[in-house]
Formats: sequence, C-alpha cells, structure tokens
Amino acid sequence: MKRLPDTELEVMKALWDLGPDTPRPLLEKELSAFGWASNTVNTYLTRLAEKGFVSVRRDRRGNLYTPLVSREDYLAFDSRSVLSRLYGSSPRNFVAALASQGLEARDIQELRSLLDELEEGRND
Amino acid sequence: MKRLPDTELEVMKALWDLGPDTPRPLLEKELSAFGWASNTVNTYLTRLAEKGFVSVRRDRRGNLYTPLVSREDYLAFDSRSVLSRLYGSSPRNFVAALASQGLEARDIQELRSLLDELEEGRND
DNA sequence: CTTTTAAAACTTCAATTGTAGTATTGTCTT
DNA sequence: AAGACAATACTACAATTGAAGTTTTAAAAG
Repeated sequence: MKRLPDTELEVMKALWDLGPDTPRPLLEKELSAFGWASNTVNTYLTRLAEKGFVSVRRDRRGNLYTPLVSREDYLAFDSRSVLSRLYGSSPRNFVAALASQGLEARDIQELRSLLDELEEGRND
Repeated sequence: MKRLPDTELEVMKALWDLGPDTPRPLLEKELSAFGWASNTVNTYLTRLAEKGFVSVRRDRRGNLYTPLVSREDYLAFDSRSVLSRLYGSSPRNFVAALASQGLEARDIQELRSLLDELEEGRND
C-alpha cells in the first residue's frame, strides 16, 4: 500500500461514504465544497483507478465507481505509517504531541474508554 | 507552518538530535543510513533553509546548521494535521485505527499513564 | 603567491501532484 | 440515421519532490 496525496484522499473519503457503484454526479455533489472542476475530479479518479484504489464500471448513463481499498484498511496502514515516520512508532508519543497544544476533556475520556475496550478484548 | 516532505523531515530529525550549530560532516554521518550522495543532503538543507526551517552559519571550515523550528512545535503541528486529514480530528479514531492491527500491551499502558498525567495537570 | 582540493552553490532532470483544457465517444432526440 | 449534448478520456502544464551532476569558492599546502 502507498500513501495517497491529499486530493485523491478526499475523493476516497467521498467514495467510502457513498459506498459501491457511486455514479459520478453523486460523487461530485459530495465533493462540491472543494470547488474543483468536473475534469479535475475525473483526473483524480483516473489516478486512483491506476493505483488500484477504485474500480470503474461502465453503465449506460455513466461510470460507476467503487472503492477497492476499504477505509479501515487504509486507516490502519496510514496510522502506522504516520507513527513510524515521526513518533518512533509509539502511540503515546503521538498523543503526547497532540496534548502539548491541549486536549479536550472529551477526547481524553474517549481515549480512556477505547483503552478499556482494547484490554477487555485482550483478556478473553 | 507546512508539512515537510519525507526526505527533508529526515534531515530535520537528524538536526533535532544533533542540536544547534551542527557541522555538515556530523550531519552526514547521522544520515549515512539513507545512502544519499553528499550533494543530495546539500539540496535538502538548501530547501529547508529556503522554507525557514534551518539557519546556516558560515564558519572557516564549513557551514553550521541550526534548526529554527523545534521538534516539539513541528510535532504539535503535524499530529493535528494528521488527525484532521483522516480521523475527524478525533484522537480516539486514530488510536482505534492503530488498534485494528493490534496494539502491544506496553503501548496501551503507556497511553494510559499519559492520560493520567494529562488529567493530573488539568486538576491543578 | 600559486596550486590543489574539499565544501558549498547552482543547475538539471525525472516522477508526482494539483489543476484544468481539448478531444472523443456514446446516448438521446428527432 | 444525423445531430446535439453530456460524460469520459486524453493532453497539458506549473509546482514540488527525490536525487545528483557541474561549477564556483575559498582554505590548506607547498
């Protein structure tokens, strides 16, 4: 797997939200906030297809796009990659970097309950 | 602040480890594992200087390089940037993505004690 | 003071990314 | 079937990145 550039990632996020066999108009609507020309979205989709991240299926009225890499798989890859690049592969270091600018109480609570869940699973 | 490309980041990491006024030979030794030509390191340093990430001081025997952005500041920026790009700005989501591939018990312990420290600070 | 030479500056080059224009094609209308 | 039109494909182009070659500079050796 390879890290995707920011723009292609935004397209993937839209596709993950919209599910398989997304028609182009729907996708463009989802991405409208970026203000990209229609051709621009086209380019990103082509590149994602070349990289094996989406499949394209031809339909009478237009193409249908489907993500070939799941959000979960990409995030698993990306999060590890981030961690090793700058944080010595230590999750603690990453959260500490975040916390240096202050963390919301809610974020801390969420983390804590996630850790609880993780340890639950471990003790089965 | 702006995210740095991978190679320039490696140079910054070396400079952060070596401290201010690092002479070139020392820096290159630190980076030797990458197998870059000496000229290549030069290029990266020039770019980092243009971007305002390092300062260069001329000395009789050669240049001395000093990081202008601290590791702490860069990590604080980078960690937030990562979080917002893909994790809905939720630290929990990031750690959950990591955990989907399994987390070491030690990592969980470290996170937990970090959270404890963070809440200590908060209750002063 | 000239020569050598190591360091640093400047130049180059291909691949990737951000962005969109032009060309083509396939479908719907008449 | 011919034309209109919209959707897709192909081409373009500047900026950035990864990498290193060539030129200049300035210090050390004679």
